[in-house]
Amino acid sequence: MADLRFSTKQRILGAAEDLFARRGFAGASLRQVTSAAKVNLAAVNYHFGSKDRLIEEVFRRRLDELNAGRLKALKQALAKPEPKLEDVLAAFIKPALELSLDREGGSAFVRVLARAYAEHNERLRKFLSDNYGHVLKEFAVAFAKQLPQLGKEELYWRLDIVAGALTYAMADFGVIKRRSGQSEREFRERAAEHLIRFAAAGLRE
Amino acid sequence: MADLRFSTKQRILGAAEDLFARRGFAGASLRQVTSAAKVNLAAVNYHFGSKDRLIEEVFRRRLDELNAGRLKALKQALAKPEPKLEDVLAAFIKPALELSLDREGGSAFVRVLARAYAEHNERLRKFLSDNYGHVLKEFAVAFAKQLPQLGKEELYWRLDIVAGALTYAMADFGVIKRRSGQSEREFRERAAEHLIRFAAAGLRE
DNA sequence: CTAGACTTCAAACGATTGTTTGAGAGTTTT
DNA sequence: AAAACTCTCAAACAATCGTTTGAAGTCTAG
Repeated sequence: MADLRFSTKQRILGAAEDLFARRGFAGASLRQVTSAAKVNLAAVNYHFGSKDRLIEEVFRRRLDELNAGRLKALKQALAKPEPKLEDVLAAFIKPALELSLDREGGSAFVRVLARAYAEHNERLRKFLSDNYGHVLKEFAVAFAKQLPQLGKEELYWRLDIVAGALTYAMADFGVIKRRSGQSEREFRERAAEHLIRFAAAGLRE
Repeated sequence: MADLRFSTKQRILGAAEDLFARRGFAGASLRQVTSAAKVNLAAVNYHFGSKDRLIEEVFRRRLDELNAGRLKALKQALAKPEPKLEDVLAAFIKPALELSLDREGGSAFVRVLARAYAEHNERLRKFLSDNYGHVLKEFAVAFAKQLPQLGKEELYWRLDIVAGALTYAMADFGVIKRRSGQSEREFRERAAEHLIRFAAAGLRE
């Protein structure tokens, strides 16, 4: 950790991501973060303004890419002649699963995401909904088309639960080591299959 | 909150449960807890010794009953002529779901549980494994019998993921309001069915 | 080379944290 | 009625929290 080739800002983000994953947002202090990042304590407030804004930047750094990947995958899935529920789910899951299996901080971030879900933090929820709400909305539309038997309200809370359960599951995937003799690619593909089947069962009537 | 008919100890436990659910273990201070419970600040250390031990008692109060219910349900399920995977899952899920739909603090506790899963807290994990590990072990044996195609290692991490995802999902159920015209009992039964199908998909090969 | 902007630094700010103290009230036991 | 025990209380403890300050350092543009 705290690779000195990176800039102060990046080192702070990396250390914060790791510590937020391990101890939570309230549980990880700025002194622990700056110490792990090998930067001065005041650097956080200089570069980010406050701890809350640092938290937001930790999310933004990964979510911009993650949600772009999800939208691209969704577009491709919907371009198929007869897209299935499983295709929409794959578009949602695979980019996140890739992140969770990344060794360069991505796996820590997925655990941060899981925490955010569990936290139900008002300020954070608003930030996420403001910045990435449109992605969830596009997915919701696609899901609604696949699950016409569900009412709007019912669909929404089911998606919320499924997204939460998936996030939690993926947070754990980063920790799990694959079976020996199984390639990283194989492992990822099979994990994605499981999660998709898992989620489909939760969504279908 | 803080019903003065209850003892100091019970009021502290109730307030702590609620605040831990809403702000996390690190996020909720003892002053917030004692203030909500309408007791003196020093009462926590007098009755529980420390904040960590208070956290443990919050768990113990609910988990003793929850896990006893799970064990009893498991025994009944295994007494059937040909128990299925779904029966074992039901024994695990239904007592917890009942707790999550309870209005008297039970729903707050399930959210506390979800936090504990997301936290990955070492001290807490040890406490839970020390006190309730035997319950999970009995379920693991039952699951292993239902899923002989899975290796021991693979079964274990799958159970971990499924338990986590279920815990998260149930934490959300406490918040969801049932459809109008649907009785509490109906709602619970259908929710349990969904979760069981959901979990079965994650476990089966 | 120097002026000015950007970044880092040690030190301190007031507020809040978990915990301890010792006095006092209330209850039970002797 | 005295002694012993249980519980509550306000006050204080050192430690740590997020944040701010102003000086020192580093870099770049003129």
